[in-house]
Amino acid sequence: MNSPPTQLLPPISMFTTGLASPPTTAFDPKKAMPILPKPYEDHLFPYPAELRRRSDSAQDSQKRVMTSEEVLAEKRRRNAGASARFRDRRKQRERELQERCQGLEKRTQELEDALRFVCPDHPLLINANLNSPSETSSSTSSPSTPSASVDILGRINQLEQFITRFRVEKQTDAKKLEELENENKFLKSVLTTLTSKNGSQEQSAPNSPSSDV
DNA sequence: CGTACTTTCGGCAAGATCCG
DNA sequence: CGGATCTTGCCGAAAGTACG
Repeated sequence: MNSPPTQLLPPISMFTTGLASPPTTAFDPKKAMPILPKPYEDHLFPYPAELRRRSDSAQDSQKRVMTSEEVLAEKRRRNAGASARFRDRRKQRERELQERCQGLEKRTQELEDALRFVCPDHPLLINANLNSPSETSSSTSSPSTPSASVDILGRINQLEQFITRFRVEKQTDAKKLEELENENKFLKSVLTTLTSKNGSQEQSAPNSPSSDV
């Protein structure tokens, strides 16, 4: 493009770490940035409106003596700073998204493991196995591989878990059975009482209504 | 080592957005 | 509404890399 030569522009050191001039062979911006923080680095990230307006008023005195070329250069310099801030924010967003993505992948793996433990044949796990290269490789490997022994150990754990679960369910069912037997016993005794009562009442009054519970 | 290609960085310009 | 800043695309320069 028709970019003016950089040497004609005012230095932009107030916005950057000295990258206005082309980097030398020894200069590494990535390493230099933490050492020489940019003036806008405390923003993180929105540029405060107070600072915007403050810079306006701070410049009013200068504007009167600045030539149009200087005003233009100043504008370019500010825009360069804004661009740098924008790129920083974009990089930060990208980093955060990457970290979040990694965290979510880790969490997904944990949940899949948990689900596999409880319900090995869940359809979601089939899809997960298809999507996960490590899972497919372990499932297609021969039984003699280390991953196969890991699978067997996992299956043993699953079976033990089922045994424990069924034991608990068995205890619960036994308890319920006992409660039902008690209730049945009680109802039988009530019925017996009523029956004997009715029997004695029928002898005295055969047409009286009976409670058929 | 020279060359072609890619990547990274930063400035510029134009339009969008914000705010007093 | 006007000015300051943000966002975005484009571009050039420098560094990095692959290859003959």
